[in-house]
Amino acid sequence: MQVLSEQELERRKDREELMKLGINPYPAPAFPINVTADDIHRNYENRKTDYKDIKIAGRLMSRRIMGSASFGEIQDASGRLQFYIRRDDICPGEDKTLYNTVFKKLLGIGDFLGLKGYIFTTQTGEISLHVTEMIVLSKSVKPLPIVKRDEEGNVHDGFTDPEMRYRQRYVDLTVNPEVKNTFITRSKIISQMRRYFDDHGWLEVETPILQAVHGGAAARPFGTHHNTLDMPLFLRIANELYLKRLIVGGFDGVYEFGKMFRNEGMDRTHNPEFTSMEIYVAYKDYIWMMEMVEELIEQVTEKIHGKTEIAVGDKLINFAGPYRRLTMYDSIKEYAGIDVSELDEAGLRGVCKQLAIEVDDTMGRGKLIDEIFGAKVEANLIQPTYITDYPIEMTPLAKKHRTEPGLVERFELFVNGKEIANAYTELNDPIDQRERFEDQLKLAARGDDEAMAMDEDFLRSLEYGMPPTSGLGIGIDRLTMLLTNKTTIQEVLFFPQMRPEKKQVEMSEEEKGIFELLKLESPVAIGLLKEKAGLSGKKWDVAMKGLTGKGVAKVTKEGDSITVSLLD
RNA sequence: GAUUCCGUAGCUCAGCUGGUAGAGCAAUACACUUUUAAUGUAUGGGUCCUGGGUUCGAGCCCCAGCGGGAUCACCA
Repeated sequence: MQVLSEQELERRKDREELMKLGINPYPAPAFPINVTADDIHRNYENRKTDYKDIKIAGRLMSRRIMGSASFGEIQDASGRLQFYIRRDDICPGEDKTLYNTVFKKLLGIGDFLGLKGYIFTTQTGEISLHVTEMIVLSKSVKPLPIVKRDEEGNVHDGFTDPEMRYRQRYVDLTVNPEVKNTFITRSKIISQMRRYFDDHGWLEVETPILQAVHGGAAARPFGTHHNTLDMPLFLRIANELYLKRLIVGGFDGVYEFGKMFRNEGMDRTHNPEFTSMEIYVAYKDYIWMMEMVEELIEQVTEKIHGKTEIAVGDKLINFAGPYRRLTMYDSIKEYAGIDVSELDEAGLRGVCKQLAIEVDDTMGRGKLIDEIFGAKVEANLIQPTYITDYPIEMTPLAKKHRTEPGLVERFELFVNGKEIANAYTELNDPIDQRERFEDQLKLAARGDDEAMAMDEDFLRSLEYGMPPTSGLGIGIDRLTMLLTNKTTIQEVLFFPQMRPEKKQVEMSEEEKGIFELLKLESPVAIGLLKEKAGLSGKKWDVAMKGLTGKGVAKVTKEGDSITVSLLD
């Protein structure tokens, strides 16, 4: 069914030709390398004698052929290296096939090669590999987009279409080296965080992704079904309630990096699956947690960038702690000029109307305050800022504030106008927790589809007793966006969710009929096939032209016999 | 979900007022032993996203659909 371009056919032919010459384009033996491109560029000048006998492997990314000598570039995981290859070096005898035929004609950009030789500096000063031996490691049969860079670093013919970059991330990573760096940074962020937590003696754990009750957050879940148990299961929208069970069980500190799944909208800051890091530490409160987060983020930023002040878009953001702390009410007072602390639900509705904020009847007091905050405050929080002390109605898992009635001990960390972390002094009174869940059920009854579900087993665990605990969640994708200066979540996910690529090749009824017949027998004599198909002459003709045109079937004429065969 | 822009060769993109589809790179062939966005000459390569419509004639105009981008809304 695959319709191949001229260039793809050409490369398949080259693959065959290599085999005919006795060269396996996909050899089994390992090709042990002893150096990387980056190593050579960094160290050759100082330790020239170490680079007399090197082996390097990677993709052929450019070629400049000039008669019996050529230049090219090979790209390994660390970068690119120019090589110089001369006919009489790799073909010392009479037979010049390896250079004239294999290198010049049968290889192409994108092929993997193993090269042996020594490093030298060209007349123009470029550190290069003088090739003495060349081995084909893997033939590429699909042409790679060629991205060129000139001396000023300008990119020509860039591979920039976001759709193709995300759908074919492997190509993106191959031809756009800076993309690789984003993901290396992402990995470093996670490993630095992990190191920080491990150094404090906290335990990395794994909790269920398939959950019978999707608790711990307010979001629509993905549902699935377990056959043996014959029961519905949900992909987790949060892991909070399981991590707390582990604190109940006696661990002092537990953390988990993991995927969460929310069946909601997709845009530049939301993907259906995303990565969060949640940590719970016993005998701590949210004040302690704020200090911990400051230290954590400051250290991670320092390790990644070597400094704490970094550019995000057109802004400079300083991740060195301590961060500004502002209560939810004070922030609304500051940015909207309104004191909402004493207002009841009706009063808040009045404020929303005055500020032209859309609300609906399902919204309770907490939700209304959150709407005002979202509309008036959030975007102003550029430098790292803690917003603290949220209304109790919007936070059913956090402990009541130690001094302020109606509030809970919660903070969220905002940077560049976006929330990147959320933390509580955790609610550990089982009676209070049950009442909060019941309030959520009432909100659900009002039509709030984000209200949290009751989790009886979690309540039972609290009844046994949970020590005072502080918990934190950090959105790893959003933190990575900040630290890599990317504006969309797709840029920090290897494989962001996309719509299905394209519909199957559509066939008419007649074409389908012939296709089914061909699946039973192929190749088949054309007369027999036509008879079996039972179509009128015109319909037969149109259907056959359609099938051959789509590359589904092929008509072959040998002497007097004409046969039809199915193509892959 | 709304608005708006886009979909043309393997890649990046032109395409006039509606009149037989173009360039650069890549590919193929030839030349060339230190080039580097190598160069020179020649050649091949197209479902102009899909389906309708208007028209003597549609890549271009109209309608519908598919896919994507941006902005906004929603999503703690």
